Amino acid sequence: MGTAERKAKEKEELKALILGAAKKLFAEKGIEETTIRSIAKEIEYSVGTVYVYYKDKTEILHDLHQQGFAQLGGEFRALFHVSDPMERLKALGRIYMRFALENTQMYDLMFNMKAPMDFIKANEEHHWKEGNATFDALRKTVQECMDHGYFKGHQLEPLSFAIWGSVHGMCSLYIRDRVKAATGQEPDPLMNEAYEDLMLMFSKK
Amino acid sequence: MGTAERKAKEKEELKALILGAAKKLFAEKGIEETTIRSIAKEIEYSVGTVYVYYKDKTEILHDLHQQGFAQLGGEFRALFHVSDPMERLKALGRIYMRFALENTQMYDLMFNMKAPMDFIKANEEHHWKEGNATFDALRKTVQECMDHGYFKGHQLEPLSFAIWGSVHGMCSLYIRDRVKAATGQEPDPLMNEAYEDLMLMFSKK
DNA sequence: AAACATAATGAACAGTGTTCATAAAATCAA
DNA sequence: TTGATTTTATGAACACTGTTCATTATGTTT
Repeated sequence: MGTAERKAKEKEELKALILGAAKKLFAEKGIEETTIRSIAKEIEYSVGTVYVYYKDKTEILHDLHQQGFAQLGGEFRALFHVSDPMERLKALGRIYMRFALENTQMYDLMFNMKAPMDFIKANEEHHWKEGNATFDALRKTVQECMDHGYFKGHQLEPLSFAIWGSVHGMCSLYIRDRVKAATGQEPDPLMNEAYEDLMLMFSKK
Repeated sequence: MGTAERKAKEKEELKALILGAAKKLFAEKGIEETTIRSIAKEIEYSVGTVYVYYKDKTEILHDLHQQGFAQLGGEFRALFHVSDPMERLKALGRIYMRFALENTQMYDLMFNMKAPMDFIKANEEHHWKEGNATFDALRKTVQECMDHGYFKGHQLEPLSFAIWGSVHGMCSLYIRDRVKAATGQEPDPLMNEAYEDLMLMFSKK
C-alpha cells in the first residue's frame, strides 16, 4: 500500500525533525536548557506532538546518545587501516579525546549521564550495544598490541578497561571543569601533555 | 555578650542539622530525590527555613562537597607515614578508589557534578581549595617517586594529572554504570584487576 | 509591659516533564 | 462527493521542582 508507506516515512521524518532540534539545542545549551517545550518551539509544533513520537525525554536522549556513538564509531572504523597496533591505539585515544573536547555535551551524554543507561535498563536491553561496539574496537587493538610484544604480564580485559578509563578520566575532568580548577594550568595543553605521558607509559615494552 | 554568642551557636547548629539531613538523603537517594522540601520534612522545619540558612541548593551541595573532601583529605593525610613514595602512590589510589566505590553519590558530587563548581565560580573563588589540596597530595607523592627514579622522561604536572585522570576515569565509569554494560564483566573485580594493571605500568622504572 | 529585633512560616510564582480529552486532518467506504 | 472512521496534533491541566517574600511567631531589650 503506497499511502501507508508514505505515512510511515512522514512519521520517520517528523521524528527525525524532533531529534534534530533536540540535538541542536542540546549541543548549544546543554541538557538543562533543552526542555521539551523548547524543542517543540524550535520545530513549531506543540508540546504534545513531541510525546506522540517520543514517550520520554530519556528516549530522546538515548537516540541522541546513539547518534553520538554512530559518529565516534565511524571515526574509529576509519582508523583500522593503521596496521601498526600501537600506532592505532594511540590514534584511537587521540580521536576519542578530540571527540570529547569538541563535543563536550554529547560526550557527557554518552559516558557520564544517567539518562541513556536508565532508558536501556528500562527497556530490558541489558546489552549496551553502542558501548560494547566501541569497547570492542579498543579491545581488539590492545590484543594486537599484546601479540606484538606490548603489555607483557597484563590481562586483556582489565587492561583494556584501564586504558579506556585513563583517557576517559582526563576527558571527564576536563568537561566538568576540574582540570584548571585543580592544577591551575590551562586545560588544553595540559591534556595533550598528559596524554603523551600516558602513551609513553603504555608503549614501554 | 553571652546571648549573642549562644544565638550564633544555635544558628550554626540548625545549619548543621540541615546539612546533615541533606547528606543523609543525598547518600540514600541521590541528588534528584534530595529536594528542599524533603530536607525540610526530614528535620521537621518549613521549606522557607532552609532558605534562611542556605541561599541556594547549590550552596548546600557545595558544603556537602566540602565535607566529602574533608573526609577524603583526612584519609590521604593518614597515608603520609608511608615513606616509600611508590607504595604511597599505590595506597593513595586505592584509598581514592575505595572512597569512590563506597560513597558513589558523594564522589559523583565531588568530581562529576556541575553544582559545586558553579557555586565556586559564582562566588568569585576561582581557587578550588579542596581540589587543589587533594591534588597536591598526589603531586608531592609523584615528585618523590621521580626523585626515586620512577617516571623517567615525564613531567610532574601532566603526569600527575594523567595519574589522577586514570583512576578517576575507572571510578567514573563504574559509578555511571558503564563498566558492566560495556565489558560484560562484574564491575568490582574488574576494577581491582584494572587498577593492578595501571600500577604495574606506573611502577616500571 | 511595651517596643523592638530576629526567626520561622507556607502560600504563591515560574519553571519542569508528562498526560489526556478534545479538535483537526487525513483516509477510506459508499 | 459525502459520510464514517482512523490517525495525528493540540494545549490546558497535573504534579513536581527551586525559590521568594509578606505575614506570623518567637525572643530580646528597654
